[in-house]
Amino acid sequence: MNYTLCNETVVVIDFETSGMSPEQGDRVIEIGAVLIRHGKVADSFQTLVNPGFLVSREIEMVTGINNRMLNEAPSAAAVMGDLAHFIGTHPLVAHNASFDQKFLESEFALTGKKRPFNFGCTLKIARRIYPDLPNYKLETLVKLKGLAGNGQFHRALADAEMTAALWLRIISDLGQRYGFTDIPFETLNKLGKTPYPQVDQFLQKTAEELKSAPPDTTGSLF
DNA sequence: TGCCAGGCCCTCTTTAGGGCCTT
Repeated sequence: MNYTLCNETVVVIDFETSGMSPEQGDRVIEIGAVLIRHGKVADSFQTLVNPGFLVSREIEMVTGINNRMLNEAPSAAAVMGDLAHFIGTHPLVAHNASFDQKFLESEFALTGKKRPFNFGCTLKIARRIYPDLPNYKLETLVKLKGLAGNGQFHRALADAEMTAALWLRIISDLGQRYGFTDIPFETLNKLGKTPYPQVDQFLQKTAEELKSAPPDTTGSLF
């Protein structure tokens, strides 16, 4: 598989949380993130996070993370600085990114460190370039695309690693399909927002434009 | 007792409703 099409450094992130909504008081209970540089996983970040209250039995069952584990974990305030350092100024990637983005922004806001994040979404892109799959759950995509994994789901680092593998597979497939020699993050971000009937036209046009312009390989949007 | 997410996307749509995806 040709991963060298991805010259831009990105951070793939996944959160396990106490529920679905930070607006309802839910908090992050585990952070997993991997840094992709030159098409390879170059670094990783993982920590449990004590939410300051007992999580439900349902969350314990879904994630395998129990309250005893969380009781011994550091608080969000203690780990968000390390996460910010790991992210740096790189763009972010997640599966169903709106979910992880709202929790990331909420946790940063609670520590008084508001900042914008630029997210790419593997769910949105997969729906556009793999239109005939039965569903677009991360687990389904990993299995149908034959991506490497340890068989574990709903743990933050494992999910981040599989999302990273999916991100790289998407880049590889687009390279083969449209002849990209490099695919900037921003192109993939725009692809995730392109109306379905216009996806093929967008990619063909973008591929032609990139062929006539040298790629920016600075590795960051900022 | 009844409430308990939100954004995206499709369709039997647009003066709406419901499924999907994340935990």
